[in-house]
Amino acid sequence: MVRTGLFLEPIWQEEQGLDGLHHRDLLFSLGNGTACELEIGNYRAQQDDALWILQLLEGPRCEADLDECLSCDLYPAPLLDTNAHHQIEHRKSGGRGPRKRRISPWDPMFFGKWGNDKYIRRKNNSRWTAEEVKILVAGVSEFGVGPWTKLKKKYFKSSIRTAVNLKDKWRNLLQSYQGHLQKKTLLYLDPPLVEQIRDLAVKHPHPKRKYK
DNA sequence: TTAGGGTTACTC
DNA sequence: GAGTAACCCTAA
Repeated sequence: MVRTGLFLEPIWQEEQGLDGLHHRDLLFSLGNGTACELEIGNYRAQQDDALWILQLLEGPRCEADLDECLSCDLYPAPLLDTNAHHQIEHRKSGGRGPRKRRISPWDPMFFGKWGNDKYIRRKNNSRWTAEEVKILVAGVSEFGVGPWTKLKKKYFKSSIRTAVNLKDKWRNLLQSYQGHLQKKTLLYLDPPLVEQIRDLAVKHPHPKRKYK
């Protein structure tokens, strides 16, 4: 993830819109002769992106080298490549490697040299370890299936795993281990742990379909 | 915030 | 191509 020559320089701009209301726009220069505009407000899905940029700009570095930001801990979540340990030799077959996601036009990357590429790497791409599964199982034992946010706060507080990740992983575990038919799984789990998953699957059956 | 369908990258 | 696993998307 190496990109050079991109600098973010914040320029706040107050403007009166056609609706008579004042809008606060944020422009930032990319240092390569181009400028991007980021309107604050009237966005939803891209809020994380906007917050990231704002945090960047209002942090200690008003003019920040993007490369440096991407490679340091200034804001680790959305852009760092956390896939490194995914490529270790112990990796088994199946599963996924680096994955891509649609790039948001709000994302500064959109204006970079990947501008023509609609995709960039996804956030985590990190495979679950047996140890993580063990912790997840412990969490489900305590909280049951559903309160993933509580589980996240208690057991995965400093982890990259989100509540949704936990939910998805549990669903995958059930798909792999529910019932007595042993499917081919790519992550080896100790038999007692597998038994525990099966017990919990019985104790906390997966909720019924929400729709359809 | 959560459930569940969908998508995608990967291995066999 | 099938199966797996991680992540995305969105209704509720």
